[in-house]
Amino acid sequence: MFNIKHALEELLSAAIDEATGLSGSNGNVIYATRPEFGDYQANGVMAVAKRAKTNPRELAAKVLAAIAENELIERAEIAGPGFINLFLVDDYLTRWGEHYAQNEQPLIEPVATAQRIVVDYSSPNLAKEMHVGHLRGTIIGDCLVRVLEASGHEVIRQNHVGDWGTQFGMLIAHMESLQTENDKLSLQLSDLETFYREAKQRFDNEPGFAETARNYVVKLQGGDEDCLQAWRMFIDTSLGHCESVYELLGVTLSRADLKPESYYNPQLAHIIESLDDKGLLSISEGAKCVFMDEFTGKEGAPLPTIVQKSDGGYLYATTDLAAIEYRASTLKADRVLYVVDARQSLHFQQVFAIARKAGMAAESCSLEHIAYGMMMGEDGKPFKTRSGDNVKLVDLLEESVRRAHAIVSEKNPSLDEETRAQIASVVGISAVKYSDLSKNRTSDYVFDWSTMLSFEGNTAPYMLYAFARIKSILRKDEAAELAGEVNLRITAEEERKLILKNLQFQETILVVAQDGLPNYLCAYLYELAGLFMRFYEACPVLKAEPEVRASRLKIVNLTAKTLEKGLSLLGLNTLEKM
RNA sequence: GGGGGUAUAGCUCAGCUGGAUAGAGCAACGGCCUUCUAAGCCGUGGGUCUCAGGUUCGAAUCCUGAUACUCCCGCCA
Repeated sequence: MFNIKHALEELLSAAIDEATGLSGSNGNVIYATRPEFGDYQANGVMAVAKRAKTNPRELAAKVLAAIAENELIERAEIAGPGFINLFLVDDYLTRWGEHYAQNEQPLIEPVATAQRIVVDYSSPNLAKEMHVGHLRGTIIGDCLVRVLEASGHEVIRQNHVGDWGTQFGMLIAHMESLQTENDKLSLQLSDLETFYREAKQRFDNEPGFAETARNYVVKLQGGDEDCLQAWRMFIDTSLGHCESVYELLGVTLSRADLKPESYYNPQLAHIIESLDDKGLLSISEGAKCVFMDEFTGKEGAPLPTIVQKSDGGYLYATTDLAAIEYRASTLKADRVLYVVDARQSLHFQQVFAIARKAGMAAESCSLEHIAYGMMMGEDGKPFKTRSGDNVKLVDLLEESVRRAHAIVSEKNPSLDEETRAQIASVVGISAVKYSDLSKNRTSDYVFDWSTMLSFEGNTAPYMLYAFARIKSILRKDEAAELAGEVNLRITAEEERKLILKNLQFQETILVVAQDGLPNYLCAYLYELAGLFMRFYEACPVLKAEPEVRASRLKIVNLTAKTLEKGLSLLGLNTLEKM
């Protein structure tokens, strides 16, 4: 696999081994922190010199001697206490740039050993509509799924929707009482948020209603056909809401990826038995629990994971255990990624630990919680609107498209309405997705309309704009046939930087696939687009003399490929014009 | 009470696992459209990386402690 960073790291690590007689040294190659320090820099010498008790600069000199013969380093300099600054050979860059600029050459090569990876993401609760808090999990998961697939892995999507549990009794009871007027019911269900609020209000305030609701839960779980029918209708309507959001967002989830909580219901009794068989189960205060030494609660007391309530009901942890067993044993996954918010990290630690102890997931199956932070309000407290509600995801997306439409109409009034609407749709949706994806998922973030709906600076529209400029050049190129005969060459620093950045695409993808951090990909694409913008200002393409023009067209073409691929991995569409 | 997370420019955030002078965007100010799309480019100003110690050639990053905010901790999901 083409990976400059790894190639340099291997080269430098081997050179350090050779210079010191040690083995397994780490060259510690990173991107150069400043342009005058080269393209990459190796920082490993200082640490090794310390271990070997030699002078770092002297060791660096020996390392340089050891890498004298190679095809990718033009020159290397020792700097400061023992840094090695690495300057790449121009010809190496142009040769590989040329290689990847070919239309039929894929930018990402498959990994050596493909894995089967289950990704659990989005997983909304069907009792309510999706709100802005669901954006992260849905979009991060969808990005990871795309990146993993592009890297050659076999990905199995799992949308573990919440369709089971006490709140559905309440919702069915509310439905039943409205059932007499069918038209009214479908109208009511068109706004699930209100429907839920009404049901909840009745549940809290009408004793008779709460009673009915609880009865429905029992009947539902007992398989009562009338109840099931009402439940199915509700779930179907609610799924319709989700799907329209997925459609708007361009998320790859389909009904085939659904594996709802209710799917695991028949397995739950068996999960309890199985825990019992392994001797992991104990009864505490009437509830069936698993206690593990590594988890302690208040005042060092053992912390239980409750798997069956004293009334016999099963819990979230029970369902998740069944899901782990299914994913690890039935699906035979090498990795299972849970893209779920960070509040549940203790829950997952417990459930993963139990699954291991009970043999529900083999050691070879990696269980990973891809946690993401909470959405906060502008005051730094957990986010709610003034009325205490959640902002519906559909509303955010529609608002974004509206604003994008106003801007397109202002900036480009000559375009026809259909084109403007199409541009607004792509710009509006991608802006929202990017503003979320570009933040490090592990920290909390502040929900704010203006940054969420911004179209300038480090935003998706910036990259879409760079892409549209590229396409504009390529459209006007009337001598494309010349491009094949002329070699890629570097005539300006802007060209060199842009080519090198293009060649770093695959290293970036690798990191994203490993760590599940889409913001690395965002940062990369922003830098790529920025370098293109500078190239665009400094290096005329179409007006350049024929050979330079042909060479620059290749660079433009390569950048178009990388941008389009990168944006598609983020789950963003591109535009020919904007 | 215990445990997790966070704290970086006026605001929103990066900082690729310990590297050299801590970076972007927004906001502010100043320049650049008869030249491939100005949703752009160039420039200026803006920092005690919460605080106090420690580890070492070198710390925003690792360790200890403190403060603030936040999340989780037995029958919700």
